[in-house]
Amino acid sequence: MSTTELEQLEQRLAHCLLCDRAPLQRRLAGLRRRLRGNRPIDRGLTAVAAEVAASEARRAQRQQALPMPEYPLDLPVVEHREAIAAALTGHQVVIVCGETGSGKTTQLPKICLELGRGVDGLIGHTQPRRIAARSLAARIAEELHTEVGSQVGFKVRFSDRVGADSLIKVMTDGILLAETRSDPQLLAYDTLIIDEAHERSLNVDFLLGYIKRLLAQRPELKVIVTSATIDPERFSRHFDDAPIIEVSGRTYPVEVRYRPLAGEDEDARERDRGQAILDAVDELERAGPGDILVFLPGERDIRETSERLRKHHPPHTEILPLYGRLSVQQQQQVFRPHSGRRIVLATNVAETSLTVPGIRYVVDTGLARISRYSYRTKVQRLPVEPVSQASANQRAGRCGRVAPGICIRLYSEEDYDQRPAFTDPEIRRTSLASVILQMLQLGLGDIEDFPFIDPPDPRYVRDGFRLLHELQAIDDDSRLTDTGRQLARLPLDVRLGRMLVAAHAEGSLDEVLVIVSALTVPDPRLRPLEAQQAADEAQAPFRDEQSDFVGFLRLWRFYREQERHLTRRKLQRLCERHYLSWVRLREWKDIHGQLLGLVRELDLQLNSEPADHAAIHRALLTGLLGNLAFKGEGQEYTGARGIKLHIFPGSGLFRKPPKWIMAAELVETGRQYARTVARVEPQWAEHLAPHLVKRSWRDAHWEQRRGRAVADEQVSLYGLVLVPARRVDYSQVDPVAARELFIRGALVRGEYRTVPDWRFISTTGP
DNA sequence: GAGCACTGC
Repeated sequence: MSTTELEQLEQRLAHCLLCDRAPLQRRLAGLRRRLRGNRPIDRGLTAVAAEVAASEARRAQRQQALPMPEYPLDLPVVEHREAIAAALTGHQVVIVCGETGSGKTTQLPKICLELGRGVDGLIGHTQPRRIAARSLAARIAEELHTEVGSQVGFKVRFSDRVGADSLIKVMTDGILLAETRSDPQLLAYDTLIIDEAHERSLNVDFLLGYIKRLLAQRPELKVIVTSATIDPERFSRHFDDAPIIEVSGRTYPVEVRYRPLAGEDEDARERDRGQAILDAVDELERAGPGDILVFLPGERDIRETSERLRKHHPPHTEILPLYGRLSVQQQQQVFRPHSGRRIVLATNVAETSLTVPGIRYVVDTGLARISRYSYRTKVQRLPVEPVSQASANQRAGRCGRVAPGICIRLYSEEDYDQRPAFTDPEIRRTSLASVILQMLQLGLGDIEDFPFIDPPDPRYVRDGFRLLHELQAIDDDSRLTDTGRQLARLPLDVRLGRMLVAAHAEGSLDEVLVIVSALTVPDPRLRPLEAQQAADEAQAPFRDEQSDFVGFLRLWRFYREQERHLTRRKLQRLCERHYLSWVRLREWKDIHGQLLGLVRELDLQLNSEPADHAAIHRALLTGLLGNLAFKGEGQEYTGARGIKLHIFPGSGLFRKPPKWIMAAELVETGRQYARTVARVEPQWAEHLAPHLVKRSWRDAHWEQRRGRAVADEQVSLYGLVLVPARRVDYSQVDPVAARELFIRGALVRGEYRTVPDWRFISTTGP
């Protein structure tokens, strides 16, 4: 009789929420075993039956609450509604591609609802950026006539507004990736929409590989991958020829004009570029009214161009710079209404994260600074490179959103044709240590076998393992250590995570937590072009001549102290006076709060007594062993593997450079710079890196006076000599050779006076 | 003597 009841309950699992099915199934299997062993199961059966009923009820409630979405008729995606619905019914994965303005982002989750998705589990919808996730949730909620937090929720770092009744959950792709740790089969979801996959961030690439493996285990899971119109076939192939549905964008034609620079060589073209921008702007002004967006590679180019344009143009033309390091208020200027013509000079921010409204014309230099990690020198480089065709097209598309546009490219059509079709995905240009660590933690097997869309370069993989070994996150056999498992739980760069673990041991976690948080946010100290000196003076109290890290501590104490007794308005004004970004300071505090919670979970202890310079910096150095450097003649430092470095001019140590430094970051821009640095003692590195230092000995001889064999020991780390020559007991190093010295030196020549330490002449060694 | 852009339990 109980057998039938068990069977009935098992059948009812199909009406439960996805996330409840597996655990309930396991409990039913346990009951079945008890039954076979003739043990009573009545109480267990009653409890499981209640939970099955509760889960069924929750699912039924979701089913009932399913809204009937309405669609705005003027969006292109709506015309394809039925095609998308049919593809999704027939296939596990569907690729939807279309430009911004097609409405795919807002309408896809509604189409999923209409198909009855979102009942068994959530419809998870990922975005690359936090702001996008928040505002998308707000828009979908509005279109479904509901509030954020009820049927539509979102989750980003620091805010989780997903409710028990939520059917749609918008989140950053990083959040979904993080959830694989606690929910490896992603059973909270019955549908996943991976949006903006063409951006090919590390998160998206990792997720698409993970999902590919998940599909077989989750046959009822549906996945939509969305992309701009570039290369949807690539995603389709990755998912075994998933159908592609193209949704046209609501955009206007853009006329592309090629105006290549005249110069013969790079220098001449460089000189010509400034003039070419002015010429292009003139040409566009003749074309008619409307705002102009100019894409430039960096801040300095924006400044130079801005000056030239100001001299060149009548006063009714407004010139606005736009780049990532500007304060939020300065960035908001582009959304301020205006009369007359506006020329926006922008970096790549305007290509992806920020949409400048009302642009009719684009001038594209065809250049961008691209971040590339050098696995050879371990330095992050920011070279100016020609952008890909996809990127150039994205830039051109920025002027066809309100009316037909014109895009002037300051390079030739042949140049364009020869460029790579796509920007290298992040996985091909970044340090892979974090990804490898996550893969080891999740037990995903060999990285070579993981179904990445683009497999990472084996040299980068080796370098990632090497860094994890440097940090003692893996042992000599590449197996995860306890430290590695702790690092995998910290939402931090592995080097920074390692500092926290070390700070626990050094008794400096209180201070290091503040420093590590500071290193994860953009520098809150602003330095506007027009007020560089004023900013430097206002921030002088936060400088420390020994350590930029201590500089962060000073700023932190100042801010936290002021925060206690100032109103928000006054605090913001104080920030302005000191050229500090209030937004970034708050982000720093938020991160600090989050990490504080995590270190407690990891049982890392905060020190109650203030830590000294050594305790703080030894902890930091544990994460930065590869970023140690030694000063030679002049201002030049030699770092690991012989690389040449200079202290970044913004550092507090710039004027009085010490012999030994460590750097939080090595970046190659104009030069190879060590950024955020501190004075260190080389002996610290010797003690912190027993697994890395190399020792060599010379001049081994019998020392008559002390009655023992000695030698000069040299200790080095990555080719940097930490200890040039230290007299050591040679029997500890090479007992056999030491014994020879003893025999030749002491016995044969009769120099043996004191009682020998018999270990010297033992043949088995120490 | 000075920096492209994002993001996480």
